[in-house]
This record gives sequence, C-alpha cells and structure tokens, in this order.
Amino acid sequence: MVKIKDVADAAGVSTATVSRVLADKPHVRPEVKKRVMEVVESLGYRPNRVAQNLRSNSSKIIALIISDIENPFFQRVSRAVDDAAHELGYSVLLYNTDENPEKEKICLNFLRDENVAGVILSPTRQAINNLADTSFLDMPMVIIDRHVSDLDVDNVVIDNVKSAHTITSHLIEHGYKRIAGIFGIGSTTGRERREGFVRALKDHDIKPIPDLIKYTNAREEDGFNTAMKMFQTQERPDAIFTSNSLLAAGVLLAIRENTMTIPGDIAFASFDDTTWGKLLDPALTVIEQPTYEIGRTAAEMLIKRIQDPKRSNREVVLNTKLIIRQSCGCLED
Amino acid sequence: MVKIKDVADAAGVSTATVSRVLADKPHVRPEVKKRVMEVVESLGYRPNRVAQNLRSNSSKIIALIISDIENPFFQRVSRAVDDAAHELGYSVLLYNTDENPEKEKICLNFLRDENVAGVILSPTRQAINNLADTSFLDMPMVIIDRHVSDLDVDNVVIDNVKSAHTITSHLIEHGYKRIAGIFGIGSTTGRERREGFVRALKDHDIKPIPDLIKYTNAREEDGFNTAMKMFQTQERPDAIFTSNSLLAAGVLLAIRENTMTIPGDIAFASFDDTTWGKLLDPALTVIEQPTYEIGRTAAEMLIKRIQDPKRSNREVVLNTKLIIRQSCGCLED
DNA sequence: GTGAAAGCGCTAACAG
DNA sequence: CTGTTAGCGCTTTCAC
Repeated sequence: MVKIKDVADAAGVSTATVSRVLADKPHVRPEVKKRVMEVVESLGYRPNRVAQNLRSNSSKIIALIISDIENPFFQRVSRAVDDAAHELGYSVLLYNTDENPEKEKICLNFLRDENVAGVILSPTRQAINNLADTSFLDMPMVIIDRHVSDLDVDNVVIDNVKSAHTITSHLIEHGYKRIAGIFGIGSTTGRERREGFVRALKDHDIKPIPDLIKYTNAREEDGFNTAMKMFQTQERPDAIFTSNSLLAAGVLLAIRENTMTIPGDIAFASFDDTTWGKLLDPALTVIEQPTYEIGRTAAEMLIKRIQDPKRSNREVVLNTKLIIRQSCGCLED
Repeated sequence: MVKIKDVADAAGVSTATVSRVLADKPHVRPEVKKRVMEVVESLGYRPNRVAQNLRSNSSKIIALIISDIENPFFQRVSRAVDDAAHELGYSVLLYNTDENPEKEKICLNFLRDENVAGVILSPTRQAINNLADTSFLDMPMVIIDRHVSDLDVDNVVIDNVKSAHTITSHLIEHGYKRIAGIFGIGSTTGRERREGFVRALKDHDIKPIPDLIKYTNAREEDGFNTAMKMFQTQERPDAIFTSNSLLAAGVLLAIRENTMTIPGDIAFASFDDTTWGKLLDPALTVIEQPTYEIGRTAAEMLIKRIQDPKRSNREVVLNTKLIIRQSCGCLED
C-alpha cells in the first residue's frame, strides 16, 4: 500500500507538501504541485481516510437512519439524500432500525464512535427522548418525517394533521359515515395523522367510533390483522383510511380475504403514493408526500450545518398533495 | 471526550492494560479487570473506532452494494444481511449504485479507502471486469445475484436459466404461443434468464420472435416503454414474461394503458414475488427467489472469509419456486 | 501480569 | 513557499 511518505520521497518533497497539494491548500508553487500530482497519479496513491479522519477529526460521511427499508417513502428519501450528498462531496451510510428504539440507540452510538460528520434520522417517539439525555446531539443532526420540539436540531416535515384532515374530509363529503382509521403507533406521525382524521370527523359532526380507530405497528401484517378484526365485528366500516402504504397493503389483503369490493363494499384511502397503488383496480386515492424533496432538503440542511455548526436551526414544512383515484368511489359522481 | 488514557489514570493502570481488558485478552488479573471495567462504566468510556481501525488495520464494518434500492429483491436481501451481520458483531453500510458502473467503481474505491472489512456486491457485467483489473479483490468479497467465473470470490446465486425455463414452459404448456420476454440489459442475470426463456421455446418447437424478445434497463419506465412499443406492432404477443418486478410493474401499467385484460387479452408472468403482486387482480404468477436466504448466506460467507482469508472460495446455488396464480390463465383449466 | 514506548498514516503548527 | 515536528487515540511488541 502506497502512503504519503512514498509520494513525498518520489517527488523529492516533504509529506507536508504532498498533503497541501492534495488538500488544494495555497502556498505551493505550481510546478511543485504539478510534479506531486504526477507522482500521485503514477503511484496510484490514495489517501488513507481512516488516518485523515483520526488526525483531522472529521469525515465526509453522513448517515441516514430509516425505520423501514421496505417502506417506499424511505426508499425515495434515501435516493434523494444520496443524490444531494454526492453532489456536495459526501458519502452516505444507510441504517435500518425497524422502528426499534434499542437498535436506534445502538446505531447512534456506533455512528458517534465512527465519527461520522452528521446524521439524518426519523426517530421513534421514544428515541426523541433518548436524544436529549445522551450526548448524541453533539453530532449535527436533522430529523425528518417526525416532529420534534425543544431540541437543537433541524427538522423537515409535512403537515400531517392538515393532510389527514384533507383526505378524511374528502371521504366524508362523498357520503361515507362509518370511517375507520389505522395509524402507526411508534411515531409522532401516526399520532398527528390520527388527530387530523378525528378532527375532520368532528368538523363534519360525525361521532368517531372508537372500535374503528386503531393504533398498530406500521407494517403490512399489522394492517392485515387489524383490518381482519374490524371486519369481524358488527361495526363494519363503510370506508377505511390507513396512515402509510404498508398498512394499506395489509388492509387491502384483508379486504380481498373477505371478498369485499372497493369502493362498493368499502371505500379506501391512504397516505403515500406508490407504483402499485396506481396499478390496482381500483387505483388508490392517496396523500402524496414530496419524498424526494424531503430527502434533498434534509441532506442539504445537514451539510450546511456541518460546515457551519453554529447556524441557527430551522424547521421546514413541505406541502402534500391529495390524489383522487377510484378507490374512494368519488369519481363516480 | 474521554479517552483510554483517562481510564488508565482513573484505574491506576497503564493504557496497555485497559486495552487488554477491553479486547478480552488473557493475562490480566481478575481484580484488575473488574476495576478497569468499573471505571470504563462510570466514565462512560467508548473506544474511538477510527483510532482502533488505524492502529490495528481492521474494522467491523461490511458493505452491501446494491444496484437498486427500489427493487424489492434487494430490500429483502438487505434486511437479511443486516440481521446476519449484527448477530456476528458487524455493522453494515448500504450503498446504492443505480446499476451504474461508474458509481460502482467510486463506491468500491471509497470502501477500500475507508478500510471496510469486506463487501457484498451485485455487480454489473462491466464491473465484473473492473474487479479483475484493479486491486479491489484485496478486500474479501462475495458476489450475489450475478454470476462470475474465474474470479477469486465467493458467489451466491440461483439457477436463472432453469428458473426462466420452468416458468416459460408453464406458459407454453397452457397454450400460449406468441410469448414476449423483457430482460435487464446490465446484468448477467438478464442474459441467463433470456437464455432459459429462449431454450424453453425451442424445447417446445416454438420459433422465437425477435421483435418480442427485448433487452432494456431494468426499471419500471423501461418496462412500460418497451411494452408500449410491442403493443403497437402487428406482432402482438399473447403472453408476456418479465425478468424482474420493476419491469413487471411497467409492463402492467402499459397493459392497463392499452385497456387490455389479463389473462384474457394477454397472459403475464414474472420473476420475483412481491406484496403487491398478490394484491393485484388477477394475482401474478411468478418465480419466487429465496431472497432472505441469499442475503443471510452471503453475509455469513463473507464474515467467515474475513476471519479466514485463505479459505477456499465457493459458489452456492439456491433454489427458486414457481408460484402459480391467476395472471397466466392457467388456473382456469 | 503489567508498563513503557513505538508507531498506524496523516495533518497542522511552527520555523525557516 | 516548504520542511520539521508533534501528535490524533489506540494496539502491540518488548522488557521487567
């Protein structure tokens, strides 16, 4: 393995000079610079990042911690973060925590030990508290998707309450009365969407039916199980709303299992637009989130903050869009 | 930040001893060990991984390089690699290359510079050549999904030729004659699946129709465009087979765009089982790959190899499964 | 069984 | 403008 000393010797300069050339620092004569570059090239020298990191106590790596790699939302976000980071000269590590606070903590510790430059995170509610206790906030951090307050971090989110209110109102205004809602239990996101949902019912003088409003883990099988249980009661809903696309898939499976038709037997709407949501018959009515922009914005904010740690932190709220398709029965009007 | 010297001083020992205790090395008196551990605990000391890595020239990080994070195949693999690696005390970095050989190379270089312990990779055909040229093979490496020969690496794959042959034969045996096939162009996988496809046609004395056998990039929009073009010709197929789930989604979109019905107007079958493939009506007939096992096996092999670099390399071939649902029209018999 | 000391490969004062 | 030097925090001989 060729090291900086080898380059220095071959170029007849000191290691300091080689280091300067590579870091593009001033005060190096052009001819020396050229000579060094040539040697670097011919020897195929590549700086040892580990040594650089140790010495300068800084790296060009940021981490993205997501709670579920199978959630299309995070896939899009991940792609955006990747794009933005690479443009700005950073690499990104992707971590999957399965919405498990324990894993989240391990992960954060690991990242600190590895001295990453910063972190983008969508924490569980529990983790939000951990964040304050431990010294994780020494790392530059931006939190996405989940809402935090009183924490010294940047934040990029959407207006969950409003978005849920919008899509629920849409359902109500088209005649549905017994509307079920299934929400993720681990995140502030689920809470907020539930709030918008319930508020929409109340605003239209509909009394929420507790048996039809459920918290659950936000995965496919949880959606399936929850819906199956609902369908077995007397209180069958005439419409159902899910808080993300994984829950949606589970509920749709349950609807099929019960050989019900959409929107005839039951109307359907959900958060998150996906490829397959358009493919289904009927296609799904959804709230589309600006996933790519969320990722891009988060990455850019993080890197700005890395470069200027005392920059005041800010919250960015991005807009969502209601996409009306056939699953809510509204296009039949 | 508390460092090893602080622990040593507080415990009244040398840094060497602390290091020994933490690495669980022999030749330390139990009482000393206990005292050191207590100090570590009370000071909240965490070793600096960067320094460890630099000094010992080894890390506990492996990387998984995938070509498309939106491909459910890689999501499952990723989860499996994660699970297995953590069980064995390793962390995993996830990299997305978008099937771009350039990105792949940058990534591999980056990983070498960062001194990761090993890499799991599904390379493009082009990258397989790069691998030999450059010294990437100094890193322990296992290649998944794609076939490599003559390279000093471990390999875990499925039998693509046979699997494609099986599902194509199934289509043929149920009366379809004008069967189209769409395959990924960037990978050996696409080539092999095409080979199985064509061989099945020939084995059943069906003459392949060149206009209906296409290579393309393996993404949704490519599947859509390719199918749209096929549907505009005189030579409309009576069945269509796609080489992965992204292409499948694109083709299905095209089928809908042309208001054709499945399997009435056209039968459909694909590689890769997905959640939404079951959700569709009709549900999709597919070849299911043992994705989780692929990931797990790869991670375990890699770590074995890291721990014993001169271990002879091996190829593991895992079995696939044909899942017959309604989209191929075969259940109507 | 334990400590002293020599680096891992690099960067950043400080001289000159 | 360039070289010398002193570490970054840790592991690992080599003595004792």
